[in-house]
Amino acid sequence: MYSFTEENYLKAIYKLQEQSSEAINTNAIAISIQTKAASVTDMIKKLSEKKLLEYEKYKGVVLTELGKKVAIETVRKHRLWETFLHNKLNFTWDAVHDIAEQLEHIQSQELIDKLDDFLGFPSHDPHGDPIPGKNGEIKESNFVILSELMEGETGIISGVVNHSSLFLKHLESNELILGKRIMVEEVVAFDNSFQVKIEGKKILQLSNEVARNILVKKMK
Amino acid sequence: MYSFTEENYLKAIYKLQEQSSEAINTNAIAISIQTKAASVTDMIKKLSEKKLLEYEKYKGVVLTELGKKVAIETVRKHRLWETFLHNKLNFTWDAVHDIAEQLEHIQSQELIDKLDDFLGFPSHDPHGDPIPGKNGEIKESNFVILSELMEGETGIISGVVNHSSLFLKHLESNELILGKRIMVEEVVAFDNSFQVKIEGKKILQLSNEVARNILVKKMK
DNA sequence: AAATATTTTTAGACTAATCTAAAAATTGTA
DNA sequence: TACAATTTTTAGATTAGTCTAAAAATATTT
Repeated sequence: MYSFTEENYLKAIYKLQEQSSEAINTNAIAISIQTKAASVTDMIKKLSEKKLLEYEKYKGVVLTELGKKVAIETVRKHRLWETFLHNKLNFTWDAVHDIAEQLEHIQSQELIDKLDDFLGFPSHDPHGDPIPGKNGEIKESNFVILSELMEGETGIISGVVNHSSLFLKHLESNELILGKRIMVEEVVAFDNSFQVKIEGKKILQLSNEVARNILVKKMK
Repeated sequence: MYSFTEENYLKAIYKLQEQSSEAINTNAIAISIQTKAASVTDMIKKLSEKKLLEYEKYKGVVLTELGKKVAIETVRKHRLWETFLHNKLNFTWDAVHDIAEQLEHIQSQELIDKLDDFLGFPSHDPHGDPIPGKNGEIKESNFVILSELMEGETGIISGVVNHSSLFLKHLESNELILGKRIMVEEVVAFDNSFQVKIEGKKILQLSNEVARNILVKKMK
């Protein structure tokens, strides 16, 4: 229905819209999609003609309901494929993104529905991001960042804020893996770093920077 | 590495080469790939420059070792994805081909290796076609066509000769499904049709046309 | 072997997506 | 408010893949 490129533009604009609430300007799209502003202008004209977004010269763009729907469908596909790669094929946390960028453009509604079923209708992908449902609904997640936990509190590692490959690799090499139970032993007043215990055995020292980028499900 | 289109041309030429032993001519490729002869001429020039095939004007083409390697890798990906779709996602026999046509172009060696592992290193896809190994080796299969069985002989349904959606749907609606045991009760002399018994219960009458297009593994 | 039919190639054009360089509009600042 | 800086758009070119129509080569028939 929509091309590889069109889907990528819509997804990028959708993600920018999630953060800003104002119309998205050309340069922001160009940076996010790693292309030139002139190319973006061309493409948004085309998307505007197809009623996927509203565009006024020099004023930036806003997705229409249709554009948003297509974007959310693409996000849904991306996150389901990431979950497949991680849960079924044992790809590491940091390796799934690039492959899912390709897989998300496969055209088949039936494929996505069956994949969703096969994975057990997961609510979140391996990075802790919510997976939109078949009708585009997105569940609120009750994850908090690790640095919000008090001394003595426990959480289950459920996702990340920073998605960079560097950060994800760092986590994995320290056994900070999805699903692991983590307990805050001490918050060091001096630098706000965290001393934590992972699933009974390992004790680790985490910088505040790291603690601010890990999502946990808080245990009562 | 190679584009979607390049891979499709190489795969098509490879399949034509499997049948003919002579150089493959432009028109045959055009028909197989559903395009025009002029487009084929353009593309084979390009593939020839990239050393993927040998081309002499008006004489047709022959794949080089490199071209053959790329073609076999694409076939391997296609058949592994078909197996995934059928075995894991429960797609019917006739639905897997079109989706695999898209999935076969996803670029990631690691993905294919992990998928192969996940599927248990299958030797054949759901149509009974052999899945090339990681190094391009293709196992001989000892399947025979159903119409070669004598009265009283038994086989396991293992694949098809005709891959058309029409034929595959016909088989499925008659419970002629991969893995089922089939026994020849009678070969009707008049029209060479087959009376068969499927896995203990159903008795079916199969035309010779149908019997010639089902592959079975013969039981001793 | 000449005439005819078929196949293949060339020439030139088209679309989607991209780019660079320059022009136009907007925003920020003195 | 006017000048400078930044952002955005336009104009024109490029690449991959495709097409039609015509020309050239090959194959077939008489």
